[in-house]
Amino acid sequence: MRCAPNPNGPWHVGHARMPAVIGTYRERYDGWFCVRFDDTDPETKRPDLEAYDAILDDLDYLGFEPDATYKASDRLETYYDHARDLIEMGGAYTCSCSGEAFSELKNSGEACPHRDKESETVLEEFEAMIDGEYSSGEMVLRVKTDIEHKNPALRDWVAFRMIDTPHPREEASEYRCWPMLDFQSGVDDHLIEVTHIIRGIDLQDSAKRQQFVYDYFGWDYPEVIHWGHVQLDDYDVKMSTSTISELIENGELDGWDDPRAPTLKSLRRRGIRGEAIVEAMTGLGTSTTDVDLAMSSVYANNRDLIDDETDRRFFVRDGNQIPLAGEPPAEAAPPLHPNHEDRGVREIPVGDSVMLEVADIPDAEEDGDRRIWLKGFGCFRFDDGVLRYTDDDIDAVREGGVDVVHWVPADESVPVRMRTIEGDVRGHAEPGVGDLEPDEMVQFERVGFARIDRHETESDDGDGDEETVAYYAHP
RNA sequence: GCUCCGAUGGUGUAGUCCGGCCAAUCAUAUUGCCCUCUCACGGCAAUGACCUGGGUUCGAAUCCCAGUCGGAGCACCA
Repeated sequence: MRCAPNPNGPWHVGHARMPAVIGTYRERYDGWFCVRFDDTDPETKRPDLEAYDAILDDLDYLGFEPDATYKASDRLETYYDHARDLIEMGGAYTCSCSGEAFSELKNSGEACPHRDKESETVLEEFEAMIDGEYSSGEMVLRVKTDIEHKNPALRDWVAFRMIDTPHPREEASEYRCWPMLDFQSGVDDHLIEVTHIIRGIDLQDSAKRQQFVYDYFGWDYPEVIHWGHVQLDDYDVKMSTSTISELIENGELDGWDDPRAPTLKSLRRRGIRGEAIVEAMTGLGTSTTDVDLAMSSVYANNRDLIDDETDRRFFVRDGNQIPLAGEPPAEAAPPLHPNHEDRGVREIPVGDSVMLEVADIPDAEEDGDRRIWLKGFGCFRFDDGVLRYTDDDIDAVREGGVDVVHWVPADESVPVRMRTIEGDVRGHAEPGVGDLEPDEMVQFERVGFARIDRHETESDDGDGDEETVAYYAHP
């Protein structure tokens, strides 16, 4: 099987579907798959030189290594050779009709005057195309199909055209005569011995077009499956390479790994494993209808993968500082993981005030007993803006009525900027978070999973304040 | 306009080829309960779907026809 990307940028989440499915099939059926960059349009779909490696990198993130990698722009001579053979068989002709003129003839099922040229003439003109003697739009090579075919989309389609703009790859920059996808891909699929093709419904007619070439050469066409488009919920940004690219260009996104971008680089930075994406993608199947991928299913898969090994921490978003009263212990010691006491505890020095999330502060208007349990620490009653230690034991929680909340010490907490799909959230995390290694995953209790990205020193005011940057993964 | 394709709960999917074992599977989501010093993990339960109308048949999610809705192609893009 093959994955045939157009190297015009790093992959968005939807691109993961192809490698996810064919990679999984490869494992299941002891198959083979390659990546073939179909980079045969140096102009309107101009390849981005960095995208080749970016895509292979994304593939690696998903957990796959292709058995082979090709670039169509390395294989022009092969396509030329096959075109020559086709011409000799009378299966193609050079045509200098304008696009509009041909389109009109085609739609009325009429052949153009170039169709009946001698193959010697065609060959000569095609060699001239290869030599770059025409400029863009002057001459094309058409495959002779059936000019009266009931589906107008299949009538005498273009196989090669002239492009004046040089290909960005130096190795291919001298070529001016470029094959169209249907010719290039059709020939390659046979030569590379692809047995099964999966492609989008936008290419539904490709197999039928290419069948004409296969018939001329006497080849058997691979099995084809067409699938619909994938959409993601949860994102404001449209899943389209060009849209994302524009947003990055004009500064609305920080880059391909901005958490607000629906890209693989972004998911990776948020600490979501490639495997979680692959599972969600294979679960979509291969139906021809358009499908909506719920990000929650990616998250559920990821949670399954990381929950057990991810330690717990406290992180208070937009906290309010509240003084403590009474005689609470000087230190709290909640476990790193509730299901793994052997991993030990986090020792959190408390000080004389804490920060709580606004939503967790007991409402003075209500008639409750206004007690809350600071998780891993103890029970307090909220009164007159002060949390007074009650010395109740945990039975107070078990009996009900006392909520357990997360908190951080006001003095020794670590400022955190957490980047999410919806934008940045600021707050404070417990002291130990400042010492975590970048790339480590944490679960901020009652908030969600996040990946520690880096520890920054704010240089603006020069006071050396540290800020930890985390990327939010999911609940 | 011409030509293709498709339609199962909020989402995805199994079942459709070869009609009965389907008052429809599994996952996710949502809700509730249990567990729990997390709104995590785990356990239990509930909610919720065969596009519509005809036809064939003892019997239709499954076969046929029509309609509706949705998608795609008719590029010198991929």
